[in-house]
Amino acid sequence: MTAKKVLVVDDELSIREMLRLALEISDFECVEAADIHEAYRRVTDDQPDIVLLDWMLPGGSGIELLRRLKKEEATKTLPVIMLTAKTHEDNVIQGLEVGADDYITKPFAPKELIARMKALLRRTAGEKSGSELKVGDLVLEIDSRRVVLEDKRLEMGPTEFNLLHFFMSHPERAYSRAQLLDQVWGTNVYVEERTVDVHIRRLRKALQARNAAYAELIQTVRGTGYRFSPRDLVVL
Amino acid sequence: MTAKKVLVVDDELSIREMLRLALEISDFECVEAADIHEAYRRVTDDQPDIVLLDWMLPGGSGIELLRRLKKEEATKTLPVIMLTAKTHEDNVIQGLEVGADDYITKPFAPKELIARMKALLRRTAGEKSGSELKVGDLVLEIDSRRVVLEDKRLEMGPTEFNLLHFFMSHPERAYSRAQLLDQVWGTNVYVEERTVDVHIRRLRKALQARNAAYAELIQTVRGTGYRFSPRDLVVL
DNA sequence: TCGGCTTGTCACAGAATTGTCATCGAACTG
DNA sequence: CAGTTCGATGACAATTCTGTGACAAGCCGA
Repeated sequence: MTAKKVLVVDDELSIREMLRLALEISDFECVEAADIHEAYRRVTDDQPDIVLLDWMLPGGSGIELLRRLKKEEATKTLPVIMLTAKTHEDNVIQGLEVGADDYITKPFAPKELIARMKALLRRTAGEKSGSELKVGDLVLEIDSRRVVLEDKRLEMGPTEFNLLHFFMSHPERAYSRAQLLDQVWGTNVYVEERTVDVHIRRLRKALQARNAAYAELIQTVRGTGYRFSPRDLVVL
Repeated sequence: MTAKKVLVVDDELSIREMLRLALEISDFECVEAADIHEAYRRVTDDQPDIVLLDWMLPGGSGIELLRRLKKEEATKTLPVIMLTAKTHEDNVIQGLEVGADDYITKPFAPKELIARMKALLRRTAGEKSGSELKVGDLVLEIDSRRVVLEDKRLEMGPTEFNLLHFFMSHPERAYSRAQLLDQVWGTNVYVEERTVDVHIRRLRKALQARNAAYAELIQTVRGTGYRFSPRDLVVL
């Protein structure tokens, strides 16, 4: 496996140096940023595999960056470990609710940090998105956010795209409306569960553009939710 | 969405009670075990969604259980949070390396624990292994909530599915109607016991789709209740 | 600021599921 | 064998769940 790239976001030079040392010993590649804006740029430029994010940063709290990362589609799944000197657990909770994947309070043992990073990377292994998802004649172009069915482009809203994206990454599996809201809309947004139904309908409608049979890709699992099932599709 | 089931493994009664309270407030269903063996049994019987595992346990260290869980295919992806009074970080590291998904040291704030649990469940949502239960030609696809018998899909309602799910996880054992109501319908719902009969009938009917003999998978235990007994099935 | 697109919610109609009953037959008791 | 108890079954009405069209509010680029 190639070395994982770590983005360290902290304004204290001494901490960054300590981390760099620890990370390099453990075979991680290390990229650093001292403030929010630099951090954001590095995320897009360097495409790290994991982010270590300090709570206190010049130019805005680290949690703002976290919120931003978790909001955008491209960075939503990027693992983030928050670092902080504050021990008040409300911070921890807030961080975790916004979407931090782990939380460590300073001072911490470098070995523990490394262990947590490895645990986190192990969990998220094998998830990164290729640039295209294909199921039969249905192609999801992730980067350009386009959907092509039988060589013809399908029109659909952003939410429908995200929904289809999620479904195509997890086929043949039933999801509850709550799970879909979590996965597609993101956590801590309050939306009615029935809203999912409506978007399912919109997605089905979009899929029907070529052939009504394609609507059956999205199946209703009564009492549970919905399922994307290419297996059942009999295309002509 | 149905409540997530949490298995709490700790030998201290006071801790278990504290956790039970905290968990139920946060809408988790709570199952408890005081030692390794009970814990292991509960993992297979109750199929929790997440495990809170104390480090120190009678009958063997919690890490043994962790190792065992992470070794077996069926439980490999079950999220585990280790709890411990020991602060020595080597424990943390050892725990994380064996495969714990998170680690919290006592004393901890219940809110933080809950937040970590939610973060963990969010990460692992929709990823647990494509588990299925097989009994001869009868396959229960748990993730997709489908039932396949002799390669043909069976149609049945949600309750029948849950019932069959429970039966297939606990074969060759007789359950009273009250027990079935508890396990399948969930506690604190008041339903007539006779209702179970009706659903048993519906399930049998569904199983007959291919061959009448399959109805005998569900046996009546007069005076007691019902039993799922693949052992007695003579398929042609 | 003005349209066009998206979104989240509702209300209503149509389906599917569920819990109960009444009845019938089988099994058990003595 | 008659009397009881217990389970199977079909029917049914209430309840729950989904599909769908409509709509107002929000967002964004022009």
